Amino acid sequence: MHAVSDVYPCKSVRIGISLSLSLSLSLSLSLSLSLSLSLSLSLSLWLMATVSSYQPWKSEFSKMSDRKEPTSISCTASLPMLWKEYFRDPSQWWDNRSRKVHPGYPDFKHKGTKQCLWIDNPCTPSWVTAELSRRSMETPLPARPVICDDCTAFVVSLRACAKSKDLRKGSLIHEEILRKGLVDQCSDALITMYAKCGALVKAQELLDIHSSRNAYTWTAMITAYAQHKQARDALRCFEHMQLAGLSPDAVTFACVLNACSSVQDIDKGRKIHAEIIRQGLIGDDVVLGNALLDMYAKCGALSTAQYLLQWLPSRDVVSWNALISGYTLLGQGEQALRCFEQMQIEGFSPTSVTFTCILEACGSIGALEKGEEVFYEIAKQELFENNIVLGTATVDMFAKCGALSKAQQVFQNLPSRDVVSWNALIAGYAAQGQGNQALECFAKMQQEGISANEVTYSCILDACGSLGALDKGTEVHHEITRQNLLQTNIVLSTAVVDMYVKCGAFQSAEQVVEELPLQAVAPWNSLITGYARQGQSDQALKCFKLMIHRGINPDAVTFTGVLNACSHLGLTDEGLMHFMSMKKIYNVKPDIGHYTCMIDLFGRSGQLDKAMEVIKEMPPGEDLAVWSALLGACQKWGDVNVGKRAFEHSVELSQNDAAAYALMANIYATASLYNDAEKVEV
DNA sequence: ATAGGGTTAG
Repeated sequence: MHAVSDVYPCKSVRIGISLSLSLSLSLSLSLSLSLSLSLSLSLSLWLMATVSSYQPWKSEFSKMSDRKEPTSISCTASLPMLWKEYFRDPSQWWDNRSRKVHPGYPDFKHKGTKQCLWIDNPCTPSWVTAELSRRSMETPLPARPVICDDCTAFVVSLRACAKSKDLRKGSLIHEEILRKGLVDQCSDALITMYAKCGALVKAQELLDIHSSRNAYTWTAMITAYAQHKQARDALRCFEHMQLAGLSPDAVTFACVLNACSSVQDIDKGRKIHAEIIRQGLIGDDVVLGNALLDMYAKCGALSTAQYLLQWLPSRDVVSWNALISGYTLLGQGEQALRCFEQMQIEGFSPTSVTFTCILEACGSIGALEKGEEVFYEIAKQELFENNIVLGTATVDMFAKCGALSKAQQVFQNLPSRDVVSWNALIAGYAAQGQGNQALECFAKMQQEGISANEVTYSCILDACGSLGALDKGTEVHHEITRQNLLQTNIVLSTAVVDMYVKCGAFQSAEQVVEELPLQAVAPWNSLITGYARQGQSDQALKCFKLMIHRGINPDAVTFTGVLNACSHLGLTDEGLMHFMSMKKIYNVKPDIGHYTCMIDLFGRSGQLDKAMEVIKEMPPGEDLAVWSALLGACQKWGDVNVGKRAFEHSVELSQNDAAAYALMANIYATASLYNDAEKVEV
């Protein structure tokens, strides 16, 4: 209710004012707050009608001031207020006089509310005229005499190209503009067109040459960078904009916040937040508030996001969606579901976006029942029509919950499918170990003429690996190479290596790793742990040395493989050396798995006292498994002394560890210490 | 032609 009856009509009213200049701010605000829904709506509709027929450059002002109702009221009521606001703090207003190419173009525009002022407005009261004259502003600067029709036509066409993302046509217009020598007048429209069509280099080039003085143009550039996953460039562009002396407004800030979330730069985001508060922009802009909330949510600061949701002056369903998506992104599906309930209690109806997020949340925590419930609701509201994203999210939810027949069923009933929908299904089959089903889907997808992408290949390689389908896997690898996909995609590269490893084709795996254009640890890990798993420990260590030689930094996974290999080969000293270097040289924090490896390593050679030294360094907490492993080793070697201490630690950490009691009793018994054994068993 | 540039999702 809140969103529909309050926020949006209010927004329409505001737009109406800035365009028509004909209603008073105070009047319209109080109207939108106090009137009923239908009245606000009809008011804004009326305003829109007025706006569309209103053409200030045809000197409509005189006609309007002659009218009786309701414009005559607002004309006298609103202007003085706006001028008062302008005189109070001119820095809150854009001064557009130097860019004025037409009398209809406003002389001043408020940075936050977008309200406009014309110096030569006939309704302007005399005290304002006096004040203007005192400030030597009694006449507007002469409009730039370039009211050239060519220019106008070009700008209009460029805008159309921008809207339809027609880069080809836009470039042709650019050529035409160059021929006529009108680039200077059209540069802003050109930059915006290139930016919107994704021709970022071209847009930036023109921006550099023409050093635009237009904040809208800069914002278009920033947005284009952010939308093309070049958030760093977006932020850099924002810096340049400020260095050029242009002030960002609410829209600019919203775009920049978007860029901050892409690069997870919460500090930058906080600074922007402070600036937004300083400029008082939050109050009347839901979108800006939502962008802010989304930034905190995407950067993982969910408590701040939650707090914002509570205190934002205006919020809508998008605010809730941003919060829910944040929880989902962080894997906190339960929290996401809780928000979903809460938003409905507060009277917001979920949208397709809400449902999409919630489905993902259900999939991530395996909440099949809730997911199914949401699915029926979506079907009931007929939201699956023309919404591939929502359909795919449903398939994905069922697949992630392991309900593959259900996933298949939904998939078949989708009104349309794309590569992502297919991927959801294929990934589901691959993850459940149903490799043949995955391959079957892959074939069907190609029959339907839909080309695979990196994600598809990655899933299919996974399926090939689990099936040991070397031929199919090799075929896919060659296709990937043909498409040059290994140049940029580490995940895919690792999938290729992993496929060869799982098929036991280690030579091919090694060859791929050696020839990869990207330096990354993951493909090497796949190879090393693969060798270690296969018992080919010497090969694992050989690869590790090669990798270090290539200057690639090992991570926690690498060392798990390496320590396992050392353990199997009985290389106690080398294992200890790697264990030390992982902390000291490579700054990798050992986890439980590494400690267990070390126990295993020393345990095999009977050096249980050394094993204990290693464990003692462990940070206290989750170390029960490690003490149990040590106790097991003690049983094997009949080491009563170390065993006793391992037993004490095990018991201390877990009061009822039956296995530990049994092991200890066994150790005593083996050492013929039957009295002690009996005591333990009691 | 007198605005233009913005938030949430597989």
